[in-house]
Order: sequence, then C-alpha cells, then structure tokens
Amino acid sequence: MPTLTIPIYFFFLFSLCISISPNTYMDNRHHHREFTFLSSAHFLDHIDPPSIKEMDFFSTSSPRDHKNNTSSRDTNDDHYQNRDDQHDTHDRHGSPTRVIDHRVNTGLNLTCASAGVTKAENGENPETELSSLESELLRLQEENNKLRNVLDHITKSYTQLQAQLFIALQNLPQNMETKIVDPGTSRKLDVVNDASVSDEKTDQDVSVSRSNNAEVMSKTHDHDDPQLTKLLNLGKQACPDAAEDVLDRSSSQSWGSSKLEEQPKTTAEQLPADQIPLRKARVSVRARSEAPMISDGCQWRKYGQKMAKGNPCPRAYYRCTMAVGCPVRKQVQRSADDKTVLITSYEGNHNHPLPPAATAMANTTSAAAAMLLSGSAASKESLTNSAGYYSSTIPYASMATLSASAPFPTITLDLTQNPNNAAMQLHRVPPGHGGATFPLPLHAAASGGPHLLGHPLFFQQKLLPPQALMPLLQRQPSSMVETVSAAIASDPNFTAALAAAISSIIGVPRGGNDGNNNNSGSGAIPGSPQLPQSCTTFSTN
DNA sequence: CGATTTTGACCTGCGC
DNA sequence: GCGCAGGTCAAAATCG
Repeated sequence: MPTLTIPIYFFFLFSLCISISPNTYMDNRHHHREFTFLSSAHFLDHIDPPSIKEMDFFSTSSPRDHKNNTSSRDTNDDHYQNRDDQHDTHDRHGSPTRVIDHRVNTGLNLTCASAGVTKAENGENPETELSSLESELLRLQEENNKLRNVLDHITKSYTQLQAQLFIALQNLPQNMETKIVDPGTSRKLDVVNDASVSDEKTDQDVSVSRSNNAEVMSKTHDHDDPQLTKLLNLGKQACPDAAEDVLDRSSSQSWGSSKLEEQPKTTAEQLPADQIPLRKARVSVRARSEAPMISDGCQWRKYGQKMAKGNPCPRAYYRCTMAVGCPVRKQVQRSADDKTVLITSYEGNHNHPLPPAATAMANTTSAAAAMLLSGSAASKESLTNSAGYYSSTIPYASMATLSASAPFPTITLDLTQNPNNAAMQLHRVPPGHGGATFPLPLHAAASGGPHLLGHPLFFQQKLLPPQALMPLLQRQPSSMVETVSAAIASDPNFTAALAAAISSIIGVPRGGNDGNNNNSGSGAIPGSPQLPQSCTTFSTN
C-alpha cells in the first residue's frame, strides 16, 4: 500500500470502529479519548462533550469539499461519512485531535493547500480555480477508489474466513469428543491437539488459523452479523459450546487439567520451543476500590482463598455461577504495594448470555485474551521479545501491562492511574517483572468501575516487534498517526492485532446471543453492518 | 433450606 | 525426591 495512504487506511479503519457503537458503553467522550491517545486533559472532568452525530463534514466546508463529499457517496459506502464525522467532532474538540487533522492535511490536501495559497496570492480567476478544483476532485476520487478497493479486498477476505470458520466448526465435534472429559465444566485438553484440525498445515499456520477463528468467534458473539451468527449456530448445533470453546480452549483450558483423561502426550513439552503455543491468557484489572470485589455484572462464587507469597492480603478465587459449567474464573487480591488497589484477574470466556452490566467487562477480557493469544500464536517470540524490549523504552505510561514473566500471557489494565499523568510519564517495570507497558486508554472511572475499556491501542502491544517501534521510541510521541503508520509499514502482523482490537470494539455493543438490547449502537448507523467484515479480514492477511 | 463462604487438604508444576 | 507456591476441591459453617 502506498505510504501516503497508510494513515488514511488507519483512520478509515478507526472510523469504521467508531461508527459501530457510538451509543453504548463507549460513549462519545471515550471515542474522543481514544483518538487523542491519552493526550486529553479532560478525561474525567469534561462534561457534555459534543456527540458524534451523523452529519456532513463537508457541508459547512468549501464547495470543493462538498464536491468531494458528493463523489465519495456515489456508492453506498458510508464509511466516508463516518470518517467525516470523526474529523468534525474532533476538530471541534480542539488540539488533541490534531492526529486526525494531520492525516487529512498530509493525505489529501497537501498539494491543494499550496495551490490554494498560490491562487490566493496570484488572484487567479474563478475558471482557473474551478479547473484546479476539478483536478483535485479527480484525485480525491482516485483516493476513494483506493479505499474502495481496500474494502473489496477486506470483504473478500472476510468471506474466505467465513468459510474457514465453517470448516473449523465442522471439525470441532470430532476433536472435542476425544478431548473433553468433563463437558459439564467445559474443561479442555491441550490446545496443541487441535492442530489436527488441519494436518496439512504447518504448526504455525494452524496456530494462526486457530487464532483467527478465535477472533471470529469472539466477534461473532459481539455483533449482529447474521451470517456469522448463523455459522456459529451451525457450529453450536453440531457441538454445543464448541463455538465458545474455541476461545476457551486457548484462554482457560488449563483449568482443571488434573481431571483430563489420558491423552497421547503431544503437548507443549514435546514441541520445539518456537512452536509451543501460549495456551491461556489472563486479563488483570487494577482498580481502586474499598469494596472486597469490583462489580462486573457477573455472579461469582468463591471457591477458595490462599495467601499468596509476597502479599499479606489473601487471594480469593471465584468462579462464574451464572451458568452451569461456565469456565470463567477470577482472582481477587489487593495490591501489596497499595491496599486500596484491587487486582482482579479474569480467565476464560463465558459460555452463557451475559447481562448488560457484564458484557463490557466480558468483552474486554475476551478481546484482550484473544489479542494476546492470537498474537502469541502468530508470533510468540515477537510477543515476548517485544515485552522485554518495551519494558524499558516505551514512551508511554502503564495503562496496559503485558507480562512476559508469567507462565501465560497476562495483560494488566491499570485503572488506577490518571491517564493524563500516565501519558506523560515514563513507566518502567521493576527489574525481573518482565512486563511491558503500553498506552491503553481506559474509561473505568468515568463509569464508576472498570466497565469501559478502550481498545484502539491493543494492537500496539500485541505483535509489533521491537524494531517496529524502534524509531518511534527514540522520539517524543508527537504523532500517533506517524506511530501507527510506521508500525503498519514495519510489521505485517499488525493487521492481526488490529483485527483483535477492532473486534473488541465491535464487541462492546453486544447484541448477539446474549439477547441484550445494544443493537442500537451498530444497527442505527447506516452503512455500518458491513464493518465487521472489514475488520475480520485483517486477521487473515 | 438452598446458596454461599470458609478453610484445610489435596493436586500439580517447578526449581533445587 | 523434596519443598514450595499456586490453584482447586469439598466438607463444614454461615447466611438470608
């Protein structure tokens, strides 16, 4: 893809994401923050932010812009409008949104701007100006065609992925039968065995495919795409819980390993180090709370308590009791350093509908887990290496921490820090901790709890190898567009990570099998239903 | 009386 | 093999 279009591409994707769910958990204020990438100075305090509305960005602009707008609508591709909306909204917000403006200026109006100055200075007649505008219009149309091609490519890839998903779901029953000993508790065997789903593939291919499927599964839970829902239902009919278990097998299958029946030891121990998949992920949430447990909307039953080493506060173990056999468990423990900080760790994915209050957290943890696992499956080495590298150099604060020292990947979402301060400080993980910190906008405090978690920067922590950010780490984070552009250019795996991030966003207006009424976020916006297709595709390329 | 919590025992993995 | 730590089980206790 041409260098110039990379920021456009990125912004295009983000516009899609924004257009999906502006009215649900992530309100406009949050969208705003996501685009400011932690640079906003009014995270919690500013009130009544301008709402993101369907409006014509170009309507108040010059006739030139209006022409562009009209040309961009000659198809039913409303993403452009969403993009326009975002630009407009953020423009009215002020400086933090210069990211967007920067993109527009460099991507579309760079040459025109200079031409405009020339025209103004030289006092050209309207006819000359008109021809200039027409040529510009042609350029913009060309740009639109590029984006349209991208969309077509995405749609095509999405269709292919759907087919892969269907095949994978058909293969699941046989695999599950031989592996699940205790279906009631959804306990699974080593995910390595699932590589048999596609014997002709290499291990790496299988891992990537599996992670992609997991992402699709996660996304299918989270939006209303009828096709994907149908596919998932087909899979459920063939094997109940199989669909949910795709993620579970990656993220929570270690639970209850003692009760698994004997299997041929084709486990991680026998695989080369570079082929050992990271088999589960944990999403840890740090939040200040005096209560013994944060309210996340789910029902939990305490099943154990232990004193953990190095912490005078006991660690409590809970399992989800909203459905029989739900594999989700969580640990709650107060921080040893700051006892006002409650650390809640989630593992697994719910196998049942969730109440609205629980969907945000569940989606976030699923997405984070999927992100970690898909990233680890695709490039475990890059993940761990990146973690170690970032721990000492990432020029952002700890909003999300990726731990490489744990036996499984753990992402810590730190809701205790003021993102404004955090964004400006250089966070360093204590020696030996092995964690990596990344900018991740979170919105818990604004909603009274860790319910709303930002997504846009998930991708940044997942797959980008150190070299991808090397040039970026050596300067101030002046432009996130530059950061992202460089990341895209330097790491093809970015797309997979981006897919996880986007799918996590899609998951927010959950309206799928949990029967929640959050469809308004995605359904009310014209042109949005196609967005998931676009998002999915990135994990396949 | 059912659901939940408590708590000691047990299991597993890992390092020495 | 042993000890340690993390995690889970399950009977008893407690709660509503």
